[in-house]
Amino acid sequence: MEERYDPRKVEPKWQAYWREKGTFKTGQDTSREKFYCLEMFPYPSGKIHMGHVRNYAIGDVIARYKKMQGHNVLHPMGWDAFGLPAENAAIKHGVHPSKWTYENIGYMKAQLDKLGLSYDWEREVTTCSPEYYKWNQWFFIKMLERDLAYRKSSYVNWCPSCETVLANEQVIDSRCWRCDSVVVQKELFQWFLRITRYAEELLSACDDLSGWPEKVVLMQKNWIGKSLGVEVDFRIEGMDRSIRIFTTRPDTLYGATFLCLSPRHPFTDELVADKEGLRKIRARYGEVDEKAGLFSGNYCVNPMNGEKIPVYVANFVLMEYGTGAIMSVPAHDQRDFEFALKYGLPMRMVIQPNDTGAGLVHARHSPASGQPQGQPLQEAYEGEGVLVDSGPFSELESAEARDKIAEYIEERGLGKRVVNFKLRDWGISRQRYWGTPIPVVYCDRCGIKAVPEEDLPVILPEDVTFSGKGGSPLLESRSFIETVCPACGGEARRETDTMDTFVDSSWYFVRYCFQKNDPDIDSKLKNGSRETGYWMPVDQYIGGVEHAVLHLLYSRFFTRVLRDLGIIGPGEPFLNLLTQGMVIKDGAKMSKSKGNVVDPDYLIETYGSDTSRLFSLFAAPPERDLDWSDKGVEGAYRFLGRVWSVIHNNRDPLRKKGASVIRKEDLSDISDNGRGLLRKTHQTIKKVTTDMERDFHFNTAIAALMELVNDMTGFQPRDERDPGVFKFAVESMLLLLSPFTPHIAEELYAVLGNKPSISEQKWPAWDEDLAKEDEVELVIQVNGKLRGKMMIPRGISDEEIRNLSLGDEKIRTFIAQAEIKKVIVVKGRLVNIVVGR
RNA sequence: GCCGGAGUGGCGGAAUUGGUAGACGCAAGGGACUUAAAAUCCCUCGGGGGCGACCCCGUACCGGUUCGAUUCCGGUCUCCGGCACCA
Repeated sequence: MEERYDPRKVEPKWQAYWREKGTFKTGQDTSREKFYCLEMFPYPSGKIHMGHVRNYAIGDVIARYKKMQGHNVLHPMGWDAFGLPAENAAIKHGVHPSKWTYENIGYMKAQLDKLGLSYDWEREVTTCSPEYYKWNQWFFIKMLERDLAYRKSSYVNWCPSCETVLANEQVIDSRCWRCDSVVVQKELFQWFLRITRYAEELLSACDDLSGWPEKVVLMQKNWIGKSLGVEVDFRIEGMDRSIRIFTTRPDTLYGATFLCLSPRHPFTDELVADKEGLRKIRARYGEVDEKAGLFSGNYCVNPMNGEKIPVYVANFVLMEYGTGAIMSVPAHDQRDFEFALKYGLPMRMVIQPNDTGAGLVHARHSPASGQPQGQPLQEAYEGEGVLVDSGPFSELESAEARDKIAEYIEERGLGKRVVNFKLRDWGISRQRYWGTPIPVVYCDRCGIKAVPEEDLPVILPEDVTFSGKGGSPLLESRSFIETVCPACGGEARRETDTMDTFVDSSWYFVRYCFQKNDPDIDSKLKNGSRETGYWMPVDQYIGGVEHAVLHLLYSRFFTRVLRDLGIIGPGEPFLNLLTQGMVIKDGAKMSKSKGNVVDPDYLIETYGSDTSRLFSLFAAPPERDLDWSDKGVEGAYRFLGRVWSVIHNNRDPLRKKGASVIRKEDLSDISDNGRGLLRKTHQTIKKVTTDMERDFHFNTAIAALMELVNDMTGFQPRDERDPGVFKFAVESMLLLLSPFTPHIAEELYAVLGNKPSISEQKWPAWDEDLAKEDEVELVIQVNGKLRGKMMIPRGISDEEIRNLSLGDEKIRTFIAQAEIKKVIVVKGRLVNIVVGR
């Protein structure tokens, strides 16, 4: 007789309803406060995985919750559709990347729909479509005009067998991830975006990212890596030129005993006679295991003390940071120390620790000879202290000396103060096919020319062959390469490199502000528009922490460029960021290679998407890793089954027309029974609402709903008002549950005789008085230990609490024959009687 | 090495401002219903002691502050994440 919960019947029905009614279509509506809720879009790899389910369930709860709270919610979805896997599939299975990608999109879109996600698909973005990537090209040209895009020669990871550049992530133990060949460093011309122009702003604006996890902000700060220092010129002996070094420790200048050049420093060819030695040291550039050096045969003069010091070429000195040359102070820098030890170079102590570390005091070195007196150093002293053997700066505190010496250097024209960042310009050239063509042409007469705006997009040709030999198929496509120069009209060649796919994802959230087929997109996107003005920035962004620097930093950069182009207002794209944890099973991240994946299709088939969503939201708070448990999924399913039956078992009384709202004035004639459930209901509304507001603590919100349902199952109507209370409890519960498990909520809401849709209802409100307990449990402690409990009426005075607890029989046995020193009362909750013996 | 974060039952996790440690769920054990099983429902469930009312111990470890510490402070250990020759 009783109808059983069957998600396979319920879920498709409501998915169709939402689709047909356009429940989640979004428009501009200035009467409501906007809320832009965004989850990181997926790469269409073929199928969604549990990480997606979790990510999108979290986003969907937020979007639905905000909608019920009266916000005008933008909740879009799209596809990060360019990238290497499509090209690999083409090589392996002979299917065109485009076909492969669009088929995957079709399948995954159906999967997302089966999860009941509240997306407005009319704003869908697919980055591999010309309508989308033409904007990558347009932005690129604008950046070229502003000198934010430029071409330079640089070293890249190169796989000689695949004939392609590899990202750092694709180099595993110095080998190609695909063919296992040893990766070499190759110098290539590459296109770069000048993100470093925004380094200072990207860093200082970090302090305004109060809606981001601190951890992510910190990672961004470290990645940008600002440091203040001084550049100093060291004249090369016997030559009319200088080597410019960078240091953050000008206070140690007197301790410099040699100088090191990067193997890639432009002076090395000229300074080093030993070409074979130079070749060897260059091959060891960037090697982490061991420091290696080569004496250049030349000397420099320390501008501070006129001392002659040898110049080395050292493999650990990076050309990409500072000036590519350093002064070496082995006594105060551990790397220099190790190098000096290996090559027998002198060390000189010029900073004395303030708190006289005993061993260090003896490690004085004579400035004249550079020879040690006393014990040899065990390690470099990198801390602060007092300067010694530093000419006129001796006896200064190191912090002060940094300033004074920097000033001295600037006054004498020996160098200048500079700011350095670790952040490098973003190399976007990829020698690959499946990406946005970089819109430039090469003309023998006119040089490098941007493709004119009106000729965009430069379409990625589809008629290419995938040999699998490596190298971009575009190199073989004459119809693509051969073009005319926009300046002189003569023969010219197209750039065959494509853009890093991170370009695609750096601004996709701006595109969502418009309808997919907006006819005026051209003028709107170029000139700024009502749409971007209304929707930007994203109010809540949700995704994996693995993008803490790359994607999130690139997006912050791009948004600022777009701001400076007048396209959007604010420079910060994401107001609030939620980084969800990984999905773990059997102690490891779910992955095919580990064989511990759970297939969302199977899960939805077996338990339904409501159960899948519920479990992934209940098992852990969103930002933490989620331990997958098949048994736990069954528990979630059982809970929904209980929700189903508590309503179906009381179907007739629940459908009866009648007031389900109990006002404070009605409380006098309500039974204890009804009062209890009413109170619990208001408490649950409060708890769920505050948990949502408190960093989206869905797990405890769901736990509260479970408690309410437990109370409802045991509820027996005894008097006239009880059915109304029960109905109120049921309705509130469904409303609160609907963002988590929307299908069953819709279905049961309709069973109660309501018109759909529950997702268009208002979020319930609680009444603080109705939520309050009449009686509270008083905890009685003696000397901080729990010794008794008693029920007391709400609102009782501290004095009464004191008397009640002192009078309690059990408590008296604990305080007998003891002196009461103090009684501490925590308002209405706890009393602690402090006694001496 | 540097910078973060975390350590709570058999397990996932609660405890909102320093105030009852273990909500909710899973697993386990017992019971009801059933010819039986599944499903469902009910009870027990940190450790130790006691016939019992109850008592002692317990939030990684050591110490401190406090009437009272999972929470604050100092130190130690372990695990996880990020960066890593950045001069």
